[in-house]
Amino acid sequence: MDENQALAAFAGISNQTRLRIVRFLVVAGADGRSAGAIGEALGDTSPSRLSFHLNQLQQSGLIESRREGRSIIYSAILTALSDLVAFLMHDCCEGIA
Amino acid sequence: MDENQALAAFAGISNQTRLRIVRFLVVAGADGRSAGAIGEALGDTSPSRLSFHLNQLQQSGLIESRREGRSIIYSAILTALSDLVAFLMHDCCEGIA
DNA sequence: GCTATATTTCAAATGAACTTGAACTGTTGG
DNA sequence: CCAACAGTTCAAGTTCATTTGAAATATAGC
Repeated sequence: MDENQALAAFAGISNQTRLRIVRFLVVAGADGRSAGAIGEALGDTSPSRLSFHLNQLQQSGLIESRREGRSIIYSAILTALSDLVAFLMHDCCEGIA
Repeated sequence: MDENQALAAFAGISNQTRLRIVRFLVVAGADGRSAGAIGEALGDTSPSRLSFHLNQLQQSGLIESRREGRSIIYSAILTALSDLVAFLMHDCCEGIA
């Protein structure tokens, strides 16, 4: 993970809605959850707003999607998250933290 | 570390200039470095621009400052960084990553 | 006190991110 | 084929972040 990927990932989870999406998808596991299910879990959000944030997270490399019938299923990319933890520990914090 | 603190910290390091400042200060250690030294290390930055980012990082709880003569010395708050790593691993990623 | 150094603060301008609502695309079942 | 459902896309507006340059503050040494 290089600096740019780390910056994109940090920008991804520096927004409340997006951080909550990521947490929800991590809990959901490999099966993932449909956009609709994510919206329901988060509560107060419109379809287009949700779609915007899902797209942001996908751009930043933290989640991925697949179509399943009428739904689009999103899931967390766990390796990206573990790479981010590793970056924060080694490259950023010199293994001190 | 609660969600808001994590969000502030992620926003702090989601900017290239600020991520580099944090990395530089972590390497610098407990002694810290003056604003001037930080500006020199980063290269292309104006005093006011640097001051803006240093202030952002301070607001987000990742660095602290003290005056020493004419200089202001900044240093990384290592516990904040380790708390952030812990947040990413436990609260966000369920210890999976 | 005066001048130079180190840094911050402020206001204005720019640019990026986010929200909103309407229109659009793809998929299913009748 | 058509209606309903699940999501996305687009354009417009709003809000928030960042840069810029000038002016202000604090300290040190003469």
